[in-house]
Amino acid sequence: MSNALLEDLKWRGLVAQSTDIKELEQALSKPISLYLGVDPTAPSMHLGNLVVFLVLRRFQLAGHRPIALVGGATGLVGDPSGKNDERTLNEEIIVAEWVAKIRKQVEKILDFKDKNASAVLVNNLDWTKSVSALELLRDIGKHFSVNQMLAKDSVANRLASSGISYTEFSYQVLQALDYLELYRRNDCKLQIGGSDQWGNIVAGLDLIRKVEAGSAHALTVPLLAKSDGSKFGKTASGAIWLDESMTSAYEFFQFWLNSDDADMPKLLKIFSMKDKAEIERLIETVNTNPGAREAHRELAREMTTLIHGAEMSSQVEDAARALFGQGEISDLALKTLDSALAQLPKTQVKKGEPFPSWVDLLAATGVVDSKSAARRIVKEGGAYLNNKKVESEDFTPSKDDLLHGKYLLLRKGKRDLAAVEVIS
RNA sequence: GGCGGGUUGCCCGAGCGGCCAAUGGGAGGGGACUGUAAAUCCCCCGGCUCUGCCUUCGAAGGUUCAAAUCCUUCACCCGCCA
Repeated sequence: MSNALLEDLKWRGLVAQSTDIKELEQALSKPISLYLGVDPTAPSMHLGNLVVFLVLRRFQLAGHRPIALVGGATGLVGDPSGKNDERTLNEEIIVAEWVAKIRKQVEKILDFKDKNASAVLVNNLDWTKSVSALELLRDIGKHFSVNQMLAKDSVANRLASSGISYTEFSYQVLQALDYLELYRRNDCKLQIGGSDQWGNIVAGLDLIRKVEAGSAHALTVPLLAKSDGSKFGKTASGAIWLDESMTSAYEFFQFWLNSDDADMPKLLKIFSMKDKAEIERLIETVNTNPGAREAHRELAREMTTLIHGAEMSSQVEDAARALFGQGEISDLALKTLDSALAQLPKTQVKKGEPFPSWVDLLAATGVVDSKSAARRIVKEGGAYLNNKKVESEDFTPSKDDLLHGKYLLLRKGKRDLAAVEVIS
């Protein structure tokens, strides 16, 4: 017996570990409820989180009911998995804010209106906050063997290095409690997560077996690495976030467009909801006509549309096309320029006031970190004004340089753009 | 508790009184080549009011004309012995 969904997930390289695969196939032969948790450790999710949430979405599209758990409680404690050091705890209010933001992001990824398998969103703080320390110790703690807890990779690694606090040590108990809770109230039979979550998920399975004599399943998704082995989803400036204020829609689109060719097969399989045949066709285009970057573009569109909406997606694509176009930048219509530059980091200069120097402008827009860096980049011939190289350090733009009397387009290197806007 | 070793720039890691903003590697950035890719080659890589000045070598004091380098105290880590 096989299952189309599982087959597809395997083909995409999205299965790391699972409990008995035959039983899982069996269970998935009819619609089930499954859950995925994310802890609010930042104001936004990033691409790493997205991967697993897209797997949840794939389950939903296959007719299963997804439960997205935001860890308002576990986020207060800190998961030791994959962490070398104890984390500093965040304030409750902060975590609550992050929960709200992440909630909004989850709503973009899952369908909450699906008639048959509408998604559910829960916060583990709801059932955790009222549990007293004594209840936890007597009712839940009794089912945990410290020996087993110590043997978990996440704990063992920490014991071997920097040590672990009782707080983080207890994390797996809380996550296990979540699974039990969802098993009871939502008949949740499967938990998915990143492969670093295996230990925590299994802790939940054990608890369910002991308390409810029930059987549930686990499935983990591999943690991603790029083709060169480096960590995926990061750029020099840091992680790629889903929150527009942290990673602009423009940057988000560009991330996909600039991905390494060698990573495209992997990226398409992991992120795209397109079917196997279409993905294979796109991979083929990378081999036959890499310069066209059709696969990059398709994926950039699909992802940007998912996270930032169709309108924004085409807007940033148009912006990129205009800014990287072959034509004279000064030939662009004001309207095109307006919307294109809206996507870029910007600095403003008051009308009538003298322009800051070239170096000051570069630094002010943030394309370089400091004036020293600005000077360096100018000296190296990597600074451009309106797509023309400017190599003189003591150059100061004038109003003759303004595009439509309003903008300056600054560029560092090949693709790092920023704008200066004259305001009245 | 005793003895010994360590803490250096984004990371790893040299330096062990002046020639040190500090060798080397990685990451990162610019240029060339290309496709807003990869690989390769060249260059750069603390900040500033930039032929000079300022801030950095776990923290705070001290010795000295001069300290990342010596001394004292403190903090943390790692070995060996209890």
